[in-house]
Amino acid sequence: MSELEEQGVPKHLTKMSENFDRWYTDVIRMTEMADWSGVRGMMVVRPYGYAMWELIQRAFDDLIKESGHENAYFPLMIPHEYFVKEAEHVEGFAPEVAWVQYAGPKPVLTPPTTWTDAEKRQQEEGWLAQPLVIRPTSETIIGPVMKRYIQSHRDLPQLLNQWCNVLRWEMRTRLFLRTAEFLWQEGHTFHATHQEAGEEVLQILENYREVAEEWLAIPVVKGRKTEVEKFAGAEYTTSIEAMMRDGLALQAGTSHHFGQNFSRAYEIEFSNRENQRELAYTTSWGMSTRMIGGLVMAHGDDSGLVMPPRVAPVQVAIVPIFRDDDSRRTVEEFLAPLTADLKGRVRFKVDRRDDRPGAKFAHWEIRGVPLRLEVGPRDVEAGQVTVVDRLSREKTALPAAGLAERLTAMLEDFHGRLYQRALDFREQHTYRPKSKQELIDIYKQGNGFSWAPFCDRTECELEIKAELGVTTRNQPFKVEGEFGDRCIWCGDPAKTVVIFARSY
RNA sequence: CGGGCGGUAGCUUAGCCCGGCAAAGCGCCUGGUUUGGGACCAGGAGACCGCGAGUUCGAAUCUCGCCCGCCCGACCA
Repeated sequence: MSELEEQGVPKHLTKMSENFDRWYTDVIRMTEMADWSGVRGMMVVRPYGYAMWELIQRAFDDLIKESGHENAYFPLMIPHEYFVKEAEHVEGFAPEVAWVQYAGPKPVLTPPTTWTDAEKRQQEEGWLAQPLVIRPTSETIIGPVMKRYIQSHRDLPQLLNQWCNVLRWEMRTRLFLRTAEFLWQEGHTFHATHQEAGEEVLQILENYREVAEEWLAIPVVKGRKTEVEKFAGAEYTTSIEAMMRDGLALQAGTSHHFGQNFSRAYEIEFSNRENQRELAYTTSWGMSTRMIGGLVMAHGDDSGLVMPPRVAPVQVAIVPIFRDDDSRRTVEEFLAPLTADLKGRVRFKVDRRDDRPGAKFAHWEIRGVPLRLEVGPRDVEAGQVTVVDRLSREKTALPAAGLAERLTAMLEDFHGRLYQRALDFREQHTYRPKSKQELIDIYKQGNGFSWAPFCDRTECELEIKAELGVTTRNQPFKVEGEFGDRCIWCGDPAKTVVIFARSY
């Protein structure tokens, strides 16, 4: 028996070390987080996965409410006329938008084969004179609407957010990471000055960092995107970037400064203090269910998920162990006051399913539940419970008295160790190549982050992408140590330091 | 969107070349024995063979079209 098998590696889960992509898909489906739906590129988020999303939502929602943001809701469909107004934005999103061009009045019972003929279209009832776009993001509907509500500098700032779904017609899809439809939040804010909008962008980015690091235990790098990687229509884009356990980067949240680009296109004007008409300064920012994919890939191991406690739907799984009705009753009686005490303090589940303990252990292990409590006759006799840690796999006995406090502390500690492990992993896979050849060698052999000086020229960046399959992730705000003053690729004077990596 | 591969019971697949009773393991249900790391025995249910056309006396099997998924390349939260 190998070491891994002794530790209870799931029977049908592909090992992470053997095939990371396969492992990822296996884990998500075996843990019942999500599944494909039969609709191309669109997934079903199952209760265990959705519970994670709800916890992430709550964490972020609380943060932005604290700074005065309010939730609202805007339509799923955007009139074509609105959508096309900001040229750069349209160009960026056009390839992946879906259109609605037909609606009623006749029920569609058979595929409309004749509609391929453009001339016939116009004659048939139901073809929309003004086609609708299904939102890939909502700038182009929120702009024209907000224009009506913004007249004076007294109407600013407007700090809006909406939780919704969006649609992007993706060709290569993967559960949570890239699906045609996904859930996210999109914030849209309107300001009287360029500087205030800039502060907003950074504040939200800091909120994203907090969600990633303090809730999901995923260390991230905050920074600014290059011209090539920025959001279509933005003046600049900032992001948080995380490293997955295969060394690839994942963009986990973005925050954009639009300057006056969108307010110019949508005529969002206000009268300033000097009673002059001025265009508003706007921002937008988003974080999606992709975060859940990041959580899986940042912390998982050969045995499945490892859940960060603060967003774990189940933090403690309790497995009662008994031989017969008598010992069952004894264990339940022992458990009753304990679970009463735990209620409201930790998210726990007593697994009373009619199954063997070993099967239950495996069940909760692959789901990444941080702590597992085994409570059997031996424990009852000793007035204790046995707790097993998902990360270290250590088994320890805890006295029944003061259990809630003890578990709460262990969950906090678990979060810290998980974060540290992810951070250590990132450090071990972060490089500082000194030459073009070194950079090439890194990605010939493997993956990871490479910090390097860069000229910030589009041609140069595209060349690197074409030759190495590596893109710039961002230009970190905090750069430690010395870097050369020449671009690592072309040798021209460097303008910035960037992180290069392959990415999801 | 191009190149390659696949879709047969809830899941994983065999059968397909060479057309002729749809099969196995896991899972599920019932009963029994078990229960501190994925149990065992016995019985049972479960399939429009991805969808649609065609060839044929006969199609899971051959042909064409479509849909869905996976892998590899061009675009992306």
